[in-house]
Amino acid sequence: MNAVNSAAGRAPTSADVARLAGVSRSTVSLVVNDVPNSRIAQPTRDRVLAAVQELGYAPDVSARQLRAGTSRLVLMPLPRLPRGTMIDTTVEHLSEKLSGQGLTLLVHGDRKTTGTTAARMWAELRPAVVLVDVDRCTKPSVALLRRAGTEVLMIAARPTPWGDTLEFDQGRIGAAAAAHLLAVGHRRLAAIVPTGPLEGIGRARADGLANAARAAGVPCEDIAMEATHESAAAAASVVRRPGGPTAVFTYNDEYGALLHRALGDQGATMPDDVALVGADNLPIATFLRPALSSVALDPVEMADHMCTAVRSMLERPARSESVVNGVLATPLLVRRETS
Amino acid sequence: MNAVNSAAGRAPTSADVARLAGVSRSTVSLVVNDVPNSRIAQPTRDRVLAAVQELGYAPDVSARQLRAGTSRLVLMPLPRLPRGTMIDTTVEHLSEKLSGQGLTLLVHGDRKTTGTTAARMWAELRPAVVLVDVDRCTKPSVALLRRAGTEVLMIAARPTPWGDTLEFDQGRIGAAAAAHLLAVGHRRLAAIVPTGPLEGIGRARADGLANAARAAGVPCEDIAMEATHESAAAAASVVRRPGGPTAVFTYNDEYGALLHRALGDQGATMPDDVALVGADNLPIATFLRPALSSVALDPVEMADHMCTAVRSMLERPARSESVVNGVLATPLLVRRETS
DNA sequence: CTGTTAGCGCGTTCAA
DNA sequence: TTGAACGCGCTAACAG
Repeated sequence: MNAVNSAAGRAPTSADVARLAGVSRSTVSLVVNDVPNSRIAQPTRDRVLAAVQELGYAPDVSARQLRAGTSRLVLMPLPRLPRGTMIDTTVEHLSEKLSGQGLTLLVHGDRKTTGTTAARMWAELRPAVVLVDVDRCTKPSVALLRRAGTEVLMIAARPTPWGDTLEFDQGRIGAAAAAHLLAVGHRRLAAIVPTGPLEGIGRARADGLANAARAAGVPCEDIAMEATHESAAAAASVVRRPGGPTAVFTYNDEYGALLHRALGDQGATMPDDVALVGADNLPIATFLRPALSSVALDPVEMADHMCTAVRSMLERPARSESVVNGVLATPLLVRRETS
Repeated sequence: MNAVNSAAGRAPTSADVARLAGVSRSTVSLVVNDVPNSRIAQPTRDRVLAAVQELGYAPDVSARQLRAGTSRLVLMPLPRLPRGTMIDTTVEHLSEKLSGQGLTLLVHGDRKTTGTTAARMWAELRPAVVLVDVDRCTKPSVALLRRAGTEVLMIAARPTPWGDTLEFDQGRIGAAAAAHLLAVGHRRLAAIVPTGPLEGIGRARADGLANAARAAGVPCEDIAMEATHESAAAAASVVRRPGGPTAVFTYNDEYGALLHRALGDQGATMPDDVALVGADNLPIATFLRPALSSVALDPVEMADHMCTAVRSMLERPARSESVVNGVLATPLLVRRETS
């Protein structure tokens, strides 16, 4: 007897359950799935369920999927750029909501592959829906998945005409910061733009700020910054120069923390000398003093919108012309002490 | 023609490819899988591959799995407690390493379910391996999975006799902090223990510190603290009292940041008045000044050990007595300026 | 009213 | 290079 290594075996099948319960495989299926209008006597039902318990039977999704021609899987490849704790929070909420629809959320660990190679990789699993950043998709790759019966829901800065999208423009984060800063009376703004791999997102956020500023007739400048104290000190000097901005949007809370520190070192008080607004609402924002205002995205709201979109995609008639075009989330300004 | 909504269709099957290439399904299989010793003429091979391309054919893992009786999936349920960005990076590295073994890493979004309910949920997917925290497993649940042909690799504080484990005792983090602090000459230590859901992990880490201190004949106290400035100030006062500790292990870098701030406010200099060591090596540690020393776990090392363990589990003979008992990672002290 | 038989879906593999 | 059979669960048609 080996309690440890019994993994040799095949999993128990419905045939095993049937044998143990003394019924046919069909009966097992009817009982296990609680099929309506299937008239199975209670005693029989009980025998089957007992056998299920005893064997630890769990129907093989592969076989079920093969037969059904459709799966209840939602596949979510990791975003190409790390999004911090998003996998932790959004995934948790989304998973919960989807399971209410009988759907299972699986996160695919691969973060690099894109285009049709990625599409093939995902298609192999025959998920009902792939929920993925637009930057890993191409028109042909989406077509490939859709031909395979897999719906594709893309997170994109703007709606694509060739697919379903959940819109999220990073610029809206900058815009939210701008709206707040303008409302509080600031008339000279600046945006920190990180260097390195984050520059793309950073620029998008900064552009959102700049556009809102322009619309209000307020000047706005970009300030490049690395994630170091030295670079933060340099950025702080730029901010503090005569005629510099009275409020700075810092890309996110980490860059905000660095600039916060550098400004403090240079004797600036916040928000009186300079106002600061970060983004992503990281824990660090609350640890600073004065605490950093931040533009937040609510993971619960994101999960909600994702779930709704997935649902309407699965419910719409096949080959219908309709396209899902929702919004992923509305940025929310969490005002703390630096603004 | 509807370029948008073609998701109606079944995915192209090997039969479709066969038809298009004018060969049999067997041939398609042989070509697609590049089966050794199968002598398929080059022109035939080319026709098949062309058809594969044209149709965007990707073999259905369900069907393959059903036939093979075994899958190449590694399923990793999210840990019950949020682990911040650690997951994000570990998953990325692990995924990459596993794909080198022809394995696919899938993260299961459910974070709540435990015991046999969870086991059933995971078993449905018939993964080759489930890689999961021990706190979601029970002996029967593991048995259930193993009977279903799924290996279970648990992350646990200590090896379990009834399963394969990758050992990671949170106490080792505290121990690493202690080793460092003792080596630098400190003779009165303290550990911050967070309140709330993190208390369990916090106490484990603190105990690691305490044990190491005891072994060195050095006194060590626990200081409870919430994640607020007020609580941090109170903790700082406790630290600064006459005869208080000369070095504090702060549970993690966020609590470290709070205490760092509070100590600074009270005029303490680090590391001269008090030394501080955090943990998890979060970005925030480098943003503080003086920068916070931290006990780090290398996500690459963790991924390595996970991958090795998975491999040896899959390679060992079925029903062998051997048990995998590796170590998840060795804590590494990153010395910065506070110690 | 209660349960069963038969055949399907898709990729793989072995004998032919 | 191929035909046929298999693995597992589902369901329509059918029998007791």
